[in-house]
Amino acid sequence: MVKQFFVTPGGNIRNRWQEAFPEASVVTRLMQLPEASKASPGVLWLDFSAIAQLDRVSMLEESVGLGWPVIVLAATPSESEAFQLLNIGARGYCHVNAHPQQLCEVGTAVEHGGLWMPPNLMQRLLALSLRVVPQDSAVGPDLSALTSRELMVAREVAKGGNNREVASALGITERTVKAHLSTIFEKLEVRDRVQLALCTNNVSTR
Amino acid sequence: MVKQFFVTPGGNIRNRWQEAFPEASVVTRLMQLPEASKASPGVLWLDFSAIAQLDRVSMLEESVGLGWPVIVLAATPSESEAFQLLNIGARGYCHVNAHPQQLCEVGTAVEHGGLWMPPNLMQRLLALSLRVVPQDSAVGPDLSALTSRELMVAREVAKGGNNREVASALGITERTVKAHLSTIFEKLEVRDRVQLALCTNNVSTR
DNA sequence: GCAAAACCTGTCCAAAGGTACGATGTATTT
DNA sequence: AAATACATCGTACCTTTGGACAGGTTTTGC
Repeated sequence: MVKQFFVTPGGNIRNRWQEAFPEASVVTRLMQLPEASKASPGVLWLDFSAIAQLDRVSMLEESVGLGWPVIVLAATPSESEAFQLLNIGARGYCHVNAHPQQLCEVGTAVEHGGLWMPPNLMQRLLALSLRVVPQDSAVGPDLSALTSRELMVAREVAKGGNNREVASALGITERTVKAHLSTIFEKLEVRDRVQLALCTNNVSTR
Repeated sequence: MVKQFFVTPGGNIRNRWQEAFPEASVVTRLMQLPEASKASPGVLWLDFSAIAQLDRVSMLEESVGLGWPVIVLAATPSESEAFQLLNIGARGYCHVNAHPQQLCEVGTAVEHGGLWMPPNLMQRLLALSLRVVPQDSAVGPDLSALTSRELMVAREVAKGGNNREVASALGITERTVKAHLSTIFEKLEVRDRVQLALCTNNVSTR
């Protein structure tokens, strides 16, 4: 059976942990992990809310070095911290006060080789991956077909501006913005400003 | 108990699947999924090796729409395909001929809310996250605030669809689409569909 | 120089988008 | 039983958008 180890310097056992994993062990230092169990599979939970800011990264690195999957319990989860820690080797990241039910989910997912983090962070991580990896091979729009002024209009629209704002930004009237847009739509073969915003964005971030 | 559904147009059941999940169901189309079981939890496995290239993305999108976690079985796994599909909503990605033991791991990790992909891809994904997010903040939109239906509408809009198309795609009226959109705008604090499309797609351009 | 393209603007109009009242029904929670 | 969240749809009203038609000026290239 897979054993759960909670590492928390203060030694404070949270009720939620015991509720989620009645069989779990709690230690205050990594050293205290029983040598005997190092051979069998296990999962390490690091209580970051009880670990000094400065020690966190090194402790995580040390934990990962043991060979077990590591889950970080954060007091105030943040995107940047999550990505940093997962990159170091953590395989789970959730709130230290998560419900026992959720802790079980996280533990199960991670001990089977999965990666677990809050849904919004998961969403974000995957969105980021797309920006770095070349998009689908479908040819992007040929922005070179646009004139310099049309390009400016397209850029403003790609930032989410409406006609009035684009006009103001470029010092022209709304009517002229419309004229440019009509040309742009035709050249790029898109239907409206939404599709323009989408296709120009995919290209610029490639 | 969580039920496993394998979707493979050819109807060819792989031995490995049955070995991993003796209780699994195999269907050739999404439509064939028993209505009765749609209420209980389940996991969808998409056999991409048996799905035409052109249908893959749309079928994945449709599968994700059902609300169950989706795992893609790829004939020739690639990094770019993995990231693209996971971004669309898949929660697992592995080789169609993976060992039954591994299939179990993947299934378990995913059904408990985890993300599973081959270790080398996992490593790469996490490495990328750091490269892209050197500076924190720039917090993306909190998509978790949206209901499932609102998410579907947002996704359609993010693909460039107008109200009529979104309504058709979701089988509701334009009026309802507008209702959902009004809520979405308020929740995500955006003004119109253009900004919605932008903020859900590329989270941190600009 | 002259034609072509690019740039700018006007009015009018139909379609699409978005909001403000509203309403109903279902499921879940308290 | 009441309250709450969610999803759905209706009418009315206003705004935004995009195109049609009709012009102007400036810049560019042969």
